[in-house]
Amino acid sequence: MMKNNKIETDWTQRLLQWFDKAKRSMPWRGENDPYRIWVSEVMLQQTRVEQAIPFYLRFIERFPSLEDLALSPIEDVLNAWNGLGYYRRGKQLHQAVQIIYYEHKGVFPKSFEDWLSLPGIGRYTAGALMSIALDKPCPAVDGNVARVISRFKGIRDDVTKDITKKNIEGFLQQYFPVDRCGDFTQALMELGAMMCLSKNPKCLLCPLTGLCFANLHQAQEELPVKKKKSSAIKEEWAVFLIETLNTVYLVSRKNEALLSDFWGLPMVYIEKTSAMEKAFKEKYGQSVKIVQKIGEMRYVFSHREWNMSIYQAKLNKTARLLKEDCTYDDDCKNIAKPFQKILSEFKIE
DNA sequence: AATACGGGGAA
DNA sequence: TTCCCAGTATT
Repeated sequence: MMKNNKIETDWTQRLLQWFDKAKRSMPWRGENDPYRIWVSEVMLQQTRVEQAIPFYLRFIERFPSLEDLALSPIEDVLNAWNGLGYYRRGKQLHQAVQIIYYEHKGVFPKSFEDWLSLPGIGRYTAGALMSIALDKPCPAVDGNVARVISRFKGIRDDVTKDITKKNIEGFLQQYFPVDRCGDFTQALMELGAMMCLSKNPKCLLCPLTGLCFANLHQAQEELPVKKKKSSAIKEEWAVFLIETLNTVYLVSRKNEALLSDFWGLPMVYIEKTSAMEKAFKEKYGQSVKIVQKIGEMRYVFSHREWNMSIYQAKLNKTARLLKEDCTYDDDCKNIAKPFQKILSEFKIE
């Protein structure tokens, strides 16, 4: 008899045929080295393809192999990551690569669970590496895939919830084409990026048109259901521009959660002048004298907004820079974006 | 189950 | 402005 899943497997064939024809060219497509696929997947976490490409190219040029990355200092890795955001990704990629290199003799994990146990690798990335790098039938549910499948199947559960994503994994698991696992995963994501857009999806051009619940029920705009994120919290900062011998005083953000391990300008919460000078002393162990306010700068993160007042200030004459501090011409030029913006705005090169 | 964690592009 | 992007770790 005709298998009753003819219609159901048909959608995967349509999807793959569309993918063969429409897929975009990307630097990591066609790569065999799991390390390079890995780098691309980590960079692409919460990051658009176009944004990641230049970083990927520079990163691979600088760290062509897993061994190159494992043997490099973390400062170099963060320097290559600077500007891409979510810097924990770079740090944890470096850690995980060192685990593979030093503890597993350079042998990549072979199972989903083994990938998952590495720092910086969650269910999505583990699935992506299993399917794309190792061609195993293992689902990888990112934002694209969640949107595509919630529309295709008419799933009205909140796709930001873990349980919903696991349900989608379970759904996909039964449709993996055994010989094209990596393409199947990539095709789902490509469809989400090219056709099944969040807003104004191109249903008329979609290879799944006619098979898709949302398309049949005109429910594209209602799906997927996701709870909205809380908005950014505003913070008022005083940022200090302290010139010493034509350079600028910088501090390490080693113990900060945000922009951790980068260098930045010293900063304290806005208060009265005397209170800020005191706060500076508490925080940095240096006596400072505020000269004048010289400008303002706004910097917006996804979860936080910095309103920065820029103060020209002078260190106490007898003060010596602590060893972990530095000036702009020292060897610590891995300066975080917001401070680069200030330094460039105020013409300090 | 929430929240922290970056930056950029699109409407 | 708001949303969202080839998410993960922590609380």
